Amino acid sequence: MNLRQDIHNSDTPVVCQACEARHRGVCGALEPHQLLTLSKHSSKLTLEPGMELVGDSEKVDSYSNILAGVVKLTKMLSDGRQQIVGLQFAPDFLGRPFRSESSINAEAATEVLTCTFPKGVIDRMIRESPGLEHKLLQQTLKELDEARDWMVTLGRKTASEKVASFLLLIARNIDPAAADHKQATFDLPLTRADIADFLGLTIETVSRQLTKLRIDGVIQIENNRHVVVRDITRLERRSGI
Amino acid sequence: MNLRQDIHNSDTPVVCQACEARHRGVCGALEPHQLLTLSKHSSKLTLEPGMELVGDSEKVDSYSNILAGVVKLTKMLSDGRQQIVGLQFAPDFLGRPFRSESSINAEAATEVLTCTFPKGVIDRMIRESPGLEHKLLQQTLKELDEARDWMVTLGRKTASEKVASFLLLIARNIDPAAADHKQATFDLPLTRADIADFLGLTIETVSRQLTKLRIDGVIQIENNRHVVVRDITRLERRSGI
DNA sequence: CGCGCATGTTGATTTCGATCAAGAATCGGG
DNA sequence: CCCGATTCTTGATCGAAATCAACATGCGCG
Repeated sequence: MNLRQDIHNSDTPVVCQACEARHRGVCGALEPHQLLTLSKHSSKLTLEPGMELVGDSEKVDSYSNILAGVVKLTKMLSDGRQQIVGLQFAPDFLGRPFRSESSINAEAATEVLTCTFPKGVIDRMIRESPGLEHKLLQQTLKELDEARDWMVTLGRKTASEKVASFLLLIARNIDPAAADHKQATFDLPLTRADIADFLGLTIETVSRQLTKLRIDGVIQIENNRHVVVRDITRLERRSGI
Repeated sequence: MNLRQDIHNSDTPVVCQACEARHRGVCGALEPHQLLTLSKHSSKLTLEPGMELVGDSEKVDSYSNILAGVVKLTKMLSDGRQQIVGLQFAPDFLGRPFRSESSINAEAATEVLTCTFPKGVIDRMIRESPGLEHKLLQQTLKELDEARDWMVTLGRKTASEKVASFLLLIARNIDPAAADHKQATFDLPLTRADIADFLGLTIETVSRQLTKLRIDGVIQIENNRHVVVRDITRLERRSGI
């Protein structure tokens, strides 16, 4: 007897069977026949760092699941000052339902792999399946929580606390084992310029604070991008909680 | 013949008939019989400035519609530094679905009037009516957009641009006619200390920037709280768009 | 009405992070 | 492997906002 209904049942389209978005992403809310419809209209894309997924105030006609890599969401002032207002990791859903234009720019920070679908197909499924809308609400609430946490960092933390907070954020997303163990190892998905735009600082200040953390023995840095955190609690103590 | 189905039909509970939340708020998604159930469990509350609606990490067992006044959402670091991460105006919905604890503090900034219901009743209705979940998703997306706009202000604007941006935000929410006309008049719903916590500044800096705007003739201030903006476009030009 | 406390303003000084300015390390491509 | 371009680091100086301090104003209340 088959007590355990396997989530990878035979009705599931082949392209979806091994996909992370089916487990933790929005596709988990879809019926096999909906997945089939969707998979017929979906395409997997690979994007190099710097490539745009959603242009500022462009007409948005597609949604994506992020399958790998890191996407940065940015906003710009008219004189060119820029702020990163969110980072998205696999298996996040990327796109703004119910509105055809976006005031936000989405750009690959690393190499990014996406599963992309036309807006119309998803919008129709949202109307048909409350479960999908529920998943979207949950993801949106999660993003809102993250945005508000980050507002505290932007508004009230010092430069050194900001950099420590950023490293923790990345560690927890890229090396989830970090939460349990005392140490974490990862490649920074952002350049110093991106980190500065995320933290509301300049490149120089980011660099100086990273150097300080290195000299104080809190982190090790190899080849600019590779970071080892020996003792996460030390980093946490510097993040201003 | 009655072509126009009056939204204020006779099935609507008396307490809801004149309520703003039925038009622009979440209650607009409910059927008359649901409104009736809800109204039986709801109570109207008046809160004085400074009173808490949701305590940080307290168990949240109710939701509210804000019927009048301004509510501030705050977060604090362990050493007492505080950041306001959102302002809510009528007819916003206040509460965090799907989670019993909140890491946020909600406090009346002005005198506030709410319509408050037990969490369980709403949670059940969310499961029953996709329309309600849809409204919640829309409000959450709106709050996310606002949070991200504010992140740019916190991270990349100067003190003087921050204060101008704040005045515009208030003008647009308290005196919506402001959008059309060139001028706006309103009472500031926040103290200088609150404004500072919203902008990531100190009280003194907020005060100085307000004085500067006053001396430059962009605004007039009476009794500390009452503000007149003669020419909104001048304020916009100082807000760093 | 005026007393006392909250709240807000203004001034002097300090400090943190920005800006300006060289260099150093790293990476990709022939 | 070396060259040039990018990206990153480090140092010197500057400036905006914080801090420290004193005073002013408005407001509730006896």
